[in-house]
Amino acid sequence: MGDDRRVETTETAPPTGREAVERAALGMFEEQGYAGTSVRAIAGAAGVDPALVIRWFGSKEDLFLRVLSLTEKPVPDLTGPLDTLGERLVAFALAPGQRDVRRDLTALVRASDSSSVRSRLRQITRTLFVERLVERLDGPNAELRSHLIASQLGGLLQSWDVAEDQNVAAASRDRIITLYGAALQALIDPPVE
Amino acid sequence: MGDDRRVETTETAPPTGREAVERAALGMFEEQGYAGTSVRAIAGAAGVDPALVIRWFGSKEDLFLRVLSLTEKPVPDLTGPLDTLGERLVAFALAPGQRDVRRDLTALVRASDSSSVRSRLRQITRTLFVERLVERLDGPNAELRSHLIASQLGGLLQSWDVAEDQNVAAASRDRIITLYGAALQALIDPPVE
DNA sequence: CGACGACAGTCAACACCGTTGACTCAGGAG
DNA sequence: CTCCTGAGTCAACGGTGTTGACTGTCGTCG
Repeated sequence: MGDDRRVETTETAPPTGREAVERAALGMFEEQGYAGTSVRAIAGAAGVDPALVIRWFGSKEDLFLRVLSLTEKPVPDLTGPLDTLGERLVAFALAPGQRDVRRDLTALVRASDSSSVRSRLRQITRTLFVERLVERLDGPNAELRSHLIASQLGGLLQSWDVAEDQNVAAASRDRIITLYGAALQALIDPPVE
Repeated sequence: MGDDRRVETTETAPPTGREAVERAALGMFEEQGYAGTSVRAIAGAAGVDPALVIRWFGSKEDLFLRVLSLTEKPVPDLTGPLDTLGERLVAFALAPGQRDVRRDLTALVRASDSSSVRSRLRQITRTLFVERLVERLDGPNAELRSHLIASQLGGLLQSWDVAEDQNVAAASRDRIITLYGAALQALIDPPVE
């Protein structure tokens, strides 16, 4: 309702006020984190008065949550043979093309002092990952196992980012895929007992 | 050198200035995170001028790093049979008695926008965990596998905290120990290939 | 056509933050 | 006694997120 966006607007055209703020905010939040980017800096980059940013989006945290929703980001492919899904998930998580997603998740984790951010984090892992994975898992405790697999992947991303290519270089990515994939696989395969 | 701490000081005696600041800082950082606690609040709780806190410790971040060093915190026991070490590690990480350590690590992760905090995080996992575990692992890639096991545990702690006993209640802790322990075990056991 | 109300945008200010410089003042050395 | 050094105090700086009062512009109605 009332969505009167111009049809002939090119993709790279200077975006309108609100959109400019959202783009600037996303970029700066990804790059410098929540605490490291100020509302005034976002407003400056978007050519807008800082007070307007608050007017439009409610608060800095509301803007943060709106812009880091991770909707319209690619989602891991859970189809295909189950017995190699572990490796495929790790490969997906560490793929160079997923750097944006990794940075978004990192930014969210680092801002998760706030309970609304934690809630958003829960919602993201649940709807984008756990709910989709649980339908493919056989055996008991499928939902708990899905959550634990999400934890494994989260831990890997966390370490990958903290390590800063210091010990885990790109050369060892293949080995990580094999090894960590096997660890995921231990939770993908139905428990033996 | 110069460590003239009184011998007869009882443990609960009102601590001297610097010590009072450190205790207040640790408690508030654990409880409300780095961004959520102000130098002024720490100084107020310790009954000290805010400027003195900066004088004594250099900066808020320096105080944070000094107080969250995780030295003198219990360290996981890596002795005992290797084929059940996975479960024991998970049980240790989720033990009620380790709540302080979990909160310390959480606070560090959430403050890891700063590269010095990331460096401290790297140092902690390396010296308190990886270096000790790598000597017990057989088979190839022992160091990388140790790092990956640390990642798994970090992811579990992260999820455990974000979940806020919403889905993973204390009742399912035993199941988590079994399941996630098996996942750790996949990296503890030497790769088959 | 002119008056009016709603509303987007602007600006200064608030309370708070981490940090610093100038100051006071007690205590030891010459 | 005088001087000096060091610790503790206080006000202030530049920065933060946010808000209230103000402006100007536009559509609507008498």
